[in-house]
Amino acid sequence: MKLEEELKQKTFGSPYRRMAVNVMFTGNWLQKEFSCQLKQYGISLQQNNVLGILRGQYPNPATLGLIQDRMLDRDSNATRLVDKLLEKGLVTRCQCPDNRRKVDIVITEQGLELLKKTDTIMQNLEEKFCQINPEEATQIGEFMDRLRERSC
Amino acid sequence: MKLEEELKQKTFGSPYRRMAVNVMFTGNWLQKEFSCQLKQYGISLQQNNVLGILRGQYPNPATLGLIQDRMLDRDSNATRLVDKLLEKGLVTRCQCPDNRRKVDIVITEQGLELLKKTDTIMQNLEEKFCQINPEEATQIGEFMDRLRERSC
DNA sequence: CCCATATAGTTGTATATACAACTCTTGTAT
DNA sequence: ATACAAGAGTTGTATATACAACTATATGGG
Repeated sequence: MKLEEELKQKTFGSPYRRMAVNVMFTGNWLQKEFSCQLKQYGISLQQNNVLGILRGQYPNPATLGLIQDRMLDRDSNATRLVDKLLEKGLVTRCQCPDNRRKVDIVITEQGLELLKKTDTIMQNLEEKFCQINPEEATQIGEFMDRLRERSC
Repeated sequence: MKLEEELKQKTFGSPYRRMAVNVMFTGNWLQKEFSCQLKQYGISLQQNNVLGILRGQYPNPATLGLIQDRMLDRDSNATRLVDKLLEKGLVTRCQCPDNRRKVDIVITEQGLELLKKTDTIMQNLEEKFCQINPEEATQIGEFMDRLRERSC
């Protein structure tokens, strides 16, 4: 559905305004699509994101700082996200022996198993973007990168 | 900055995955840019959004249902957002005389004044998208509309 | 060695989001 | 009329987000 119908608004003033609103709206929409699907496995989008980061490091541990740096939403509180994953047995956490300020976080077997399942979800959802061909997907990605460049 | 540097990730598997992650990330980034600027006026992005909707109806009243339908984030609780605006004297709220289930919400002079200021902020931010020309902005908007079409 | 400063996490708190349950009002079928 | 379902908001609660203050540890200069 076009943005105008979606928000019942006739016009957005400028193409820039329409673009900005549309990117925010579509980003929110995407997050809801994903998190809605993830709910059946009892984890949130951010939690899944953290698990993915930990898999990237596996079998090495990651610190909270490293996780925070790579999260989609940097302001989510990594400590508490990891708390949740710990409760579910998806990660282990222990004080780093070299530097006791740090904590080493490692994904568990169970966490890796769960990721396999959520990967499938993600893939299925991505296959539904059939209105966009792969070249366009690439182009959209490039546009997003440029949108965030604010050197001026 | 490219998404790969931003999230310190080498690759995103498929162009669709990269696109999806990038739209979510960029949408969040945009929302933070805007809400950060709005903070100086003591309102949130959603509150500003509601004020804009009310201005669209002005001088007619809007009901909560109408507001909810047009909000960028539909799950935000319109009742409580309006509460906040009411506290600040930016809107008035009273029971609709025709149908006492409804409430009529109208933006105040003060609310309209505030919107003038936040409009400027928005415009300034939009002008900073200098890496994107107007034609590209239009194209991005169209891509977003198509991305949300999931007829298959 | 001691102190100031920087680092790495944790905790607290206010606000926002998601979702369900609840209240009051209206419309409709018997 | 009366009862029952639908409509429009409100409230409650659990979780998440934003941001600041706090604790513990490490480092480097006098």
